[in-house]
Amino acid sequence: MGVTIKDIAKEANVSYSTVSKALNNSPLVKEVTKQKILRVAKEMGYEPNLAAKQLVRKKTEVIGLIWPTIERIVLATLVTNISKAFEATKYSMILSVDSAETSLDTFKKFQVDGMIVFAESHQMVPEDTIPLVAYGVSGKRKVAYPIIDANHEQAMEQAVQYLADLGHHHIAYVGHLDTEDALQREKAEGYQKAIKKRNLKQQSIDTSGLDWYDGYLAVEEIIQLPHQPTAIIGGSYDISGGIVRSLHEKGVSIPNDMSVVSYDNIPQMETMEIPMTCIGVPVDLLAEEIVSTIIHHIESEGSDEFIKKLTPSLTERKSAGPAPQS
Amino acid sequence: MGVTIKDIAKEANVSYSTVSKALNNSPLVKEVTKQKILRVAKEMGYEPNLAAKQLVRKKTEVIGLIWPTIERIVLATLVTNISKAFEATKYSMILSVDSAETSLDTFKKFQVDGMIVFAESHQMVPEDTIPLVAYGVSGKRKVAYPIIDANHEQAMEQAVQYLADLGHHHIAYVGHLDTEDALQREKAEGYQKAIKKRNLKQQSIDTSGLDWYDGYLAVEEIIQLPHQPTAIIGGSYDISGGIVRSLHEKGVSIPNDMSVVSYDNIPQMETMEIPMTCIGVPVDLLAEEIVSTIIHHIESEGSDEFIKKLTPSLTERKSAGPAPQS
DNA sequence: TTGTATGCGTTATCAT
DNA sequence: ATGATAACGCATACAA
Repeated sequence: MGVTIKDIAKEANVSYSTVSKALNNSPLVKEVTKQKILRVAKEMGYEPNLAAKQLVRKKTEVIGLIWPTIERIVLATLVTNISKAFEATKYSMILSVDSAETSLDTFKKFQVDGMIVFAESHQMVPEDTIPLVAYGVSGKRKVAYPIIDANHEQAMEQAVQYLADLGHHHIAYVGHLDTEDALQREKAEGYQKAIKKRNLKQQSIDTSGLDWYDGYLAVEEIIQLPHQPTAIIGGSYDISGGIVRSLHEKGVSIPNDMSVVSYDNIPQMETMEIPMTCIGVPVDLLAEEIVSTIIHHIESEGSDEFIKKLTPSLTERKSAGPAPQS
Repeated sequence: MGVTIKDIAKEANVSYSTVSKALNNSPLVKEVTKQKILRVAKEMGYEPNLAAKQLVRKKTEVIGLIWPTIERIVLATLVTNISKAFEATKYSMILSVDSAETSLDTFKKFQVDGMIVFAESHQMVPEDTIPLVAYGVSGKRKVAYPIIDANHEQAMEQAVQYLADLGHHHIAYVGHLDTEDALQREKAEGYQKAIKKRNLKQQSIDTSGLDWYDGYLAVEEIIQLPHQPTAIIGGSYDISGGIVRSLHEKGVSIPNDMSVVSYDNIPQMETMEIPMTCIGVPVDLLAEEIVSTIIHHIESEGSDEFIKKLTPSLTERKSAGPAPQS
């Protein structure tokens, strides 16, 4: 292993500093020689030595991401999308699956240029170290770095709007209500606000969890209601999956008898039991925003600090339709 | 940032090569000076520069792991445990969540010393590159690297043995039977073999999936059986969770009316609805084996190639007990 | 036991 | 437009 720029220089009959310039696409080298060097480099299977580059550049062009401990497919999808988004940049991403503390150690050791952390763990990270952006609900605390989040309130507003436009007057929300989790609370409150604004009947079902089965069980409650809703907003991907399954088992037709709109906007919504109409910031956009924010944060040097709430969008599929005539 | 060994040398009144030796715990430096240097280094907050070290050592002491695309909590737990196991070594681990191909590119770029891949993707990896160990069922193909796997047949033998010793004569297996997935097939076949060996009644329920709900549904089938089993072996963590839930909903007492033993041996078995008696290679042992194997594979230079089937063990908890008198 | 000198592969500065 | 050379931080062979 190990063809270096010196090897290329010998082969191409130039000095190795010229090779370096050519490889870095410097304007200081004549086009013909540049092409020749590039060709030779490719022929010889040259792979740049990261360590050497880092040593002189003082930059690694690597971003560290702390893998969220919460096992949710939506988060996993986000991480995958972030990884993909980095491919279009000069940066690479590495992951750590440890606690925030050990992850930080690892990233320091690798001397990453920046970090991405999720809401659950960003409290843990001392502010003075590596450039950082956080994703998720910020809580109250003042922080010294950019925070990216979805505008949950706006999302719920849009979902309710969409269903109301379809003629639904009784729209239920199924989600985790009574919790410390700020994200869940923001969603529930967004729903309430949108409902009140329109003078509709509020009907929140507390799942006391975020699992598939929590949605499945919630339908039992809904079925027993004296006054049935015609539409349900599911608080998350998993919850909505359980809702749909239970509804089907009970012979309730979607969307004819019941419309369902799910929170979270990930591609997997398409391949659910029924293609799911959903609301949320599309995960690829979210990923791109996070990536461009951390890169800007690193390269601007200035200490950006702001909270950016991304605008959600509603993706229409098959799970929601006009309210049934009653 | 950036206190270097030269800074330490100045502070400690020694040459920087002595510092280097001391930091590397060389026997060529007197104990007192070594201690002094170590103290000064700590005081100054010295952090070794990985890039520089790599440049001269030609080794990164970094292992790359390709994050499995299959979203299962058991795999996620394994990855976490592998990460933890590396902490006791001089190696660090980085993760890639991309396809095998792009992950490989990333790892080449980082010049990792070795890689860990999972059964699903190791077909993809060219054999000539970086030292590699694979985890999971090997399939038929001959490979040129070590493969670590659990002995699934032996696991099922143990589970059946355990239940038979408790007086169970009718033991059902709930798992994904009709599948291309070699792992699932090995488990199902292991069960069959153990049953036949004892002339017991074989009763396999095909879940056609590995999800929680697949286990939940399987109980319906079992309930309708003319001749009820007194024990169930759940094919995976998720499946067993569904089984337990459904059993409880139907008022079946565990383990009084029905014993349940789950495949997979992860700590989460303890905190299920009922503490779960389970069978499988404990995930921490599995992780340690994988880690020590890749390290040995790297450091021995020789091209190890073998398949190592780890011995599973049964962890007794509350979900299985003596067969009811009938 | 300690210090000196060289090189790892690259970028960047300065000559040419 | 190209080439020589000094860093970058560290390990190590060799000298003292």
